[in-house]
Amino acid sequence: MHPELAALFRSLTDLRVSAGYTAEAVEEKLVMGPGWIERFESGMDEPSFGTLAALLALYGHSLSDFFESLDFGDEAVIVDRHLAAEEVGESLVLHFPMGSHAAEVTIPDASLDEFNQVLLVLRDELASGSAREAIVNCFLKAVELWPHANPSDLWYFLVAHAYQDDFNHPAKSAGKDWAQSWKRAGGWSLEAIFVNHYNKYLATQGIRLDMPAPDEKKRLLGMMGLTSQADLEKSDVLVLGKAPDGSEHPFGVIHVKASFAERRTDDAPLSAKLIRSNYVSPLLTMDCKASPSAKPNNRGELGPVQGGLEKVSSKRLDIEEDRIFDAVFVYNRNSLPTPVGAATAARIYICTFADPDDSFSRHLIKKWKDRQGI
Amino acid sequence: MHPELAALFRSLTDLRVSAGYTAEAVEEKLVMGPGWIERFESGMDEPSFGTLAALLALYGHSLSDFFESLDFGDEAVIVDRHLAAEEVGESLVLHFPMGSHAAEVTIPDASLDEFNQVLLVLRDELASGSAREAIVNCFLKAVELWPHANPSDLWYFLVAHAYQDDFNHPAKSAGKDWAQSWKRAGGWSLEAIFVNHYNKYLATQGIRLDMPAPDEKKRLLGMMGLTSQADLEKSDVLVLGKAPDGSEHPFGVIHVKASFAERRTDDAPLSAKLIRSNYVSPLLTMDCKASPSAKPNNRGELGPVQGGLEKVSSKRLDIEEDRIFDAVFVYNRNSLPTPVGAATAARIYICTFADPDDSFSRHLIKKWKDRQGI
DNA sequence: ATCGACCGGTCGC
DNA sequence: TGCGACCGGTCGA
Repeated sequence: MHPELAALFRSLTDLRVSAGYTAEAVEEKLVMGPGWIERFESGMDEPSFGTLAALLALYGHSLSDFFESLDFGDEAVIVDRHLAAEEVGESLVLHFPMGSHAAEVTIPDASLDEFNQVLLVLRDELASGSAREAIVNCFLKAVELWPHANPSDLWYFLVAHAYQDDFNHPAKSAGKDWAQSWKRAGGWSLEAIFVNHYNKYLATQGIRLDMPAPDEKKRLLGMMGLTSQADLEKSDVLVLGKAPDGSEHPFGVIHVKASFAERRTDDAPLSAKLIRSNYVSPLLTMDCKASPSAKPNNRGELGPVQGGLEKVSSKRLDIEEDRIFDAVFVYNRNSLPTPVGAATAARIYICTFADPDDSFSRHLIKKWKDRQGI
Repeated sequence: MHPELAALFRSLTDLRVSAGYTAEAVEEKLVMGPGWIERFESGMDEPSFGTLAALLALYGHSLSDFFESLDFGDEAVIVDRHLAAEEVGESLVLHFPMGSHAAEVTIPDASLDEFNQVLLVLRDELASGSAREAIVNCFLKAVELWPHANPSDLWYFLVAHAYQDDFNHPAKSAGKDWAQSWKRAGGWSLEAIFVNHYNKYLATQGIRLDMPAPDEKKRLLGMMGLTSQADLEKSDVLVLGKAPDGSEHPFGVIHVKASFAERRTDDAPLSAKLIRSNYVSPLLTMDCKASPSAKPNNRGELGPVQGGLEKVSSKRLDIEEDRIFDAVFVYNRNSLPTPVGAATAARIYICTFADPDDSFSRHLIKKWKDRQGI
C-alpha cells in the first residue's frame, strides 16, 4: 500500500473516536470478527470501497471529505499487482503475497527487461490464445533466458504467480478463481512443457513423447495391455519408440506432477502394471513446496537422503524402496538426488532445462534399446 | 456494488476521454490484459484504491475530486461480504460469488434469524476457540435447526462460504487463503462431525468412533494387522466395539471425504486390506459438487444409477462393482443411492443428520455382531 | 521447525 | 453436456 494511503487510513481512528465509537462497537455493528477495525486503521489491510463507505457513513463523513487531504507527492502511484519485480544489482527480486507474508524471492543474474519479456509472452498469449500455450511458452522463455536458475523456482514463484495476477488475463475472464485455474491449466501445461522440451532431441534417438487424443490413447495403451478406464484416465504422456522397420511402438507412460502432497500414490496402480510389463514408468516433477515466509525456500518434499541421521520422508521411500515409479526426475535444484552408488530400488535424479540430453533422455533411450534386445 | 458507486465509476470514462486516452492505451500504460478499463468503467469490477489512484493520477485528477459528487442517498451502505442471506417468503436465500457468477441458493423453510444463529456460532467460536470446533458446532447447529434441508447443501453452500468470509475470522489471521484453509480445516472437521453425531447413539450399541492420537492409533491399527506408515497416515476414524467382557476392540476404519474428485482412490489400498480381513471400511461423504452457475445445483459426482441408458460414472463403478469401500453413505439428498434389490458388490446409501439410528449405524452394528459370531 | 493429508474451481474431452 | 484429473496453502502432530 502507498504510504500516503496508509497514513490516510490511520486517520480513521480520529473519525471513529470523534463519533463516539470503540473499535469493538463498530465491529459488532458491521458484524465482523474482532480486530478488523484496528487493522484498517493501522493501514495493514485495505478496506473495499463498500466497507470504507460504510465506516465513514457510520462516522458521519463522506468519501470525498476523507480523501481531501490525500497527496501522493512525488512518489509514483502504482497499480497493486499480484506479482511485481525489481532489479537489485545483477539480480531480479520477485515480490508476491504468500499467506500472510509479503514474500520476496531472488532470481540471480536476471534483469527486469528479461522479466518483462517473459511476462509479455504470458500476457499476449493469454489475450489471444489458449492458457496452455501461454504457460508453456512463458516457462520455456524463462528457462531459455535463465538456464542457470532453478526451474522449479521459475515455475512456482514466477509463472504461477504471474498467472494468478488478474490483470495479466483479459478482463472478459474476470471473476475466475485464478488459484484453482492455475492448478488445472498449470498442471496440464507442465505435461506439454516436457513433451515440447524433449521431443526434438529424442527424435534423433527414434523416441517420441505424445499426449494423444482419447481414442488414440486408448489404442496405444491397449498395445501395452492396459485396458481399464482408470488407466486411461491416469496416464498423462505416452512414450513411443521407432523400430528398425520404421514402425512406432508405445513402451511406457510418463507421469507428471508439479508437486507431490498425498497425490503421489494416485498413479501407483498404473505404474505398477507398467513396471511389471517392463515398460518405462518415470515421474517428472517440479517438486514445488515452500512454507509461507517472507523469504520462501522452495525446498521440495523429498527431504533428506537415506543413510543419514535425519528422518527419511515416506515420499522418498515410496520411490527408493517401494519403486512406485521406475525413476523420478526432479527439476528442483534444492531437492536431493539419490546418492551415487546407493543401492536403492529406484533412483531420484535432478535435472534442468539446460540440455535435453540428460538423465531422463538416457533413461528412455536405454529402456528402448533393452526392449529391442540390442 | 452500491449503484451510486457503480455510477461514479462510470464517470471514469469521461475523465479518461478528457485526458485523451483510449482504454487500450491505459491498459498498455498500466500493463493490464485487454478489457479491464472497460470493466472498471462499467462498474462490473471494483478497482483497488491503488488502481483507482493510478488511473486518476494518469487523468490528472485526485481521489477527493472523484468522490465529491458521491451521494448514497437514503439507501443503506452495506459492507460487502462473501456470504449474504435474505429471507424470501418462508425460505432463506443465500448469496455468494461462484466463479464469475453471483450465485444464489435457496434453503426452504428457514429464516434469517436462524441463519444468524448459525453464523454466530461460527463467528464466536472462531474468535475464541479452534477452527475445528467452530465448524463442527456451526454445522451441527444448522442440521439441528433445519433437519429437512440437504446436509450437503448446508455444508457446501452455507458453512463453507461463511468460513471463507474474511470478516467472520478474527483480524489477526488476516491474509490467510481461506479457500485453502477451508479444505484443511473443513475436511478435518467433517471427521469430527460424524464422530460427534453418531457416538451417543452408537454407545447404546457398544460401539464407539474415535480419532485417536498417533500412538494410540498405531496401537489400534496394529491390532487389526495394519502396520505400515501409509495405513497410519490414511486412516481417519477408527471404529471400536465392546465385547461381552467389556473389553474394546477395533473392527474397522471410517473413511471421510467432503467430495470425491480423483482422490477417491487414495484410500483404496488401506480399504482393501480392511475388507480382506473382514473389518468395516465404509466411506462417509457429503458428495459436494456443483458447476459454477447463478443457481448452482449440488448434484454430487456419483451420477446416474446402473441399468439405465445413461453413462455410469467410474466413481459409482469403483464402489458398486469394484467394492473399494464396503459401503458408501452419502449425506447429499441429490445423489442417487444404489437401487433396492440391485445386485452390486457394495452399496451406496443416502443418509441425513435427522436421526443417528440410520443405515450407517446399522452397517456397523451388523458387522460387530457378525464378528462376535452372534 | 518439518511432514503429512485435507479439498474444489477449473477446463478439455 | 457432464465427467474427469489437475494442485498447493493450510495447520495438527
